[in-house]
Amino acid sequence: MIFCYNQLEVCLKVIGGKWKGLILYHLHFGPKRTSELQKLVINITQKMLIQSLRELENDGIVKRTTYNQVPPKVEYSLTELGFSLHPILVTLAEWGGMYSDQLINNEEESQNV
Amino acid sequence: MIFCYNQLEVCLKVIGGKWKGLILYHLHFGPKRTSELQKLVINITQKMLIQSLRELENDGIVKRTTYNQVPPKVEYSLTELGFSLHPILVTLAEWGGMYSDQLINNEEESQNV
DNA sequence: CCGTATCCTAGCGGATACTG
DNA sequence: CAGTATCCGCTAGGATACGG
Repeated sequence: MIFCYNQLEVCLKVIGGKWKGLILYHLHFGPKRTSELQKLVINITQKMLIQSLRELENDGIVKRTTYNQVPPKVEYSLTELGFSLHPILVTLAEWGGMYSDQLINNEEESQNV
Repeated sequence: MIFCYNQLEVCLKVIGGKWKGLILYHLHFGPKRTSELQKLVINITQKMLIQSLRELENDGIVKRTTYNQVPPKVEYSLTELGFSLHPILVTLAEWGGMYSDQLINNEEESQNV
């Protein structure tokens, strides 16, 4: 059953961290090259981008495809497992949005009082 | 709009970390005293328990009730916002379980090949 | 029983410079 | 263009001891 040991932790390990969610979000719309991702994921450094992608690759969430050509070209895409993560990410983001809204409302209330 | 800026990060900030999910899980079944929680959440240190509870309290997820008596008694319970988190945690844990199963199957496959 | 303070460590996340 | 190496600060998480 659910919550035996710590499946929650397993999931958080995979999608946790500062950038992975964002990367997965962008990959959901199709394969992306490294440089494309770096433009899409605002403010990410190359190190964190590559590092995150490596971890996601090892976890079986993204797939890395190399084209042997000059200049080099590499594309990242979601695996089936990666796509299965999308609804979860959306749910999390929705809650985050709802939560942020609530904070704002509460502030307004306390100002009115 | 979903995924504007980083609502995902907001959510992960609240439920992320090693213990918060577990704590919230146990609180879902009703208010708990500090010492009860420490027994339920296996291996958590007192520091991390209190620290996690404080953060959840500041985020409006749990409510802390003190009873003025000797010996002191404190109870923690979920707020409405806290309860709204439960389906999300379940989804995350389900995915974690599915993911773990998949890992096992893949290992078996690669052994058969 | 409940909570705080202190000290310590590993790793995340980041800036920068460098290879092929 | 893609990726690696190095150096560094910060903080999450943990062990332990103490106070009300």
